[in-house]
Amino acid sequence: MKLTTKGRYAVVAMLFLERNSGIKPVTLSEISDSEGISLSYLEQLFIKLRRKGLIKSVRGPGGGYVLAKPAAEISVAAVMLAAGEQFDFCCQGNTHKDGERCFTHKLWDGLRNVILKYLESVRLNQLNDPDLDISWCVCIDSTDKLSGAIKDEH
Amino acid sequence: MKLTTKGRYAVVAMLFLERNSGIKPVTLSEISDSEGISLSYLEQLFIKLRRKGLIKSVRGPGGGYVLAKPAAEISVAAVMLAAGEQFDFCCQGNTHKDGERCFTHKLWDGLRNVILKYLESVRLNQLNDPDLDISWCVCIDSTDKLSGAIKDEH
DNA sequence: TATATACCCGACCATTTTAATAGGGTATTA
DNA sequence: TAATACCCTATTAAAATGGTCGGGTATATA
Repeated sequence: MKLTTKGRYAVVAMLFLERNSGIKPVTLSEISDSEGISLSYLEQLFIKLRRKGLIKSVRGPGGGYVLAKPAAEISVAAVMLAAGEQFDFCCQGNTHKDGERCFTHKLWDGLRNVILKYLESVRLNQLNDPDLDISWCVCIDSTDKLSGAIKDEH
Repeated sequence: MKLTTKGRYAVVAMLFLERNSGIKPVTLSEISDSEGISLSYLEQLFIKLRRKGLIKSVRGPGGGYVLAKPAAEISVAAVMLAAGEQFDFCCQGNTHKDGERCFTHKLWDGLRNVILKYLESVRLNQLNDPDLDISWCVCIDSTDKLSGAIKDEH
């Protein structure tokens, strides 16, 4: 069970954007230099983030990217899903034998819920605050469903 | 973010072991035939499970494997960790530039906690019960640490 | 004791996935 | 009008995974 760099780079880049949100938009070159992520790779990533409405682009000289909304309104889950990180654990691409029950289906489904709920509860502004403790998990019961935006991705 | 077959096969095989726990031990051939998992691959897997004390082997004709303890005492987390499934999301193999703070470290660490806590809360006997709802997550606060066995794996 | 059954073990290979590159564009503003 | 910066597709190299292969060793029954 591993994270792909897609999701990790997306979070790292978004955090950089927040920390450097000043007068000028942040260019991809700056992020590439600071975080050691390939420029072309960043470009591919930022297209997705922009299309999901998480960032805004400013073209022309002096242009770059800025967050589209306050960091407190952007969850880690939203960033990772926008980047294309997958969270499907059950029966990946495999079909079951005719009508056979999948004993583990509910397990993986529950796992996905738990993960997304946690990532949804953490916002970008929390990560740039070294003193904040985010090692906990919110309570979840079966009636406490995921938010619409995240559920739609499924 | 994906599961490897290691973890999934381990859970599937352990469940099969539980469902077919009768007079005779279960042979790997039976599991291989029923679940469509390569025999050699199962052998490699079961060595690990045995060494972690989750199953017991019976050699000779009529031999096979049985659960080493009641299914209610075996968590999914224990099975997956025994199988070698990894749960490290932070800085995988990458070192940071000198002394630089890792802003996302706590995030991935918290994610790991949440995942393991959930998998630890689900026991094998629950999975073979179709009516049980396991899509919830137990409450976790910072003082509620992981059990020793699982923590040691880290 | 012989032999069938079943577990044990290390090395190896093929496929898939991922991470990253390359290169050619288009829009915008100083 | 030229520099800057974003946009897009196709391709490739490396890593990880999933699985095979062949040769063992232990045990229990006949």
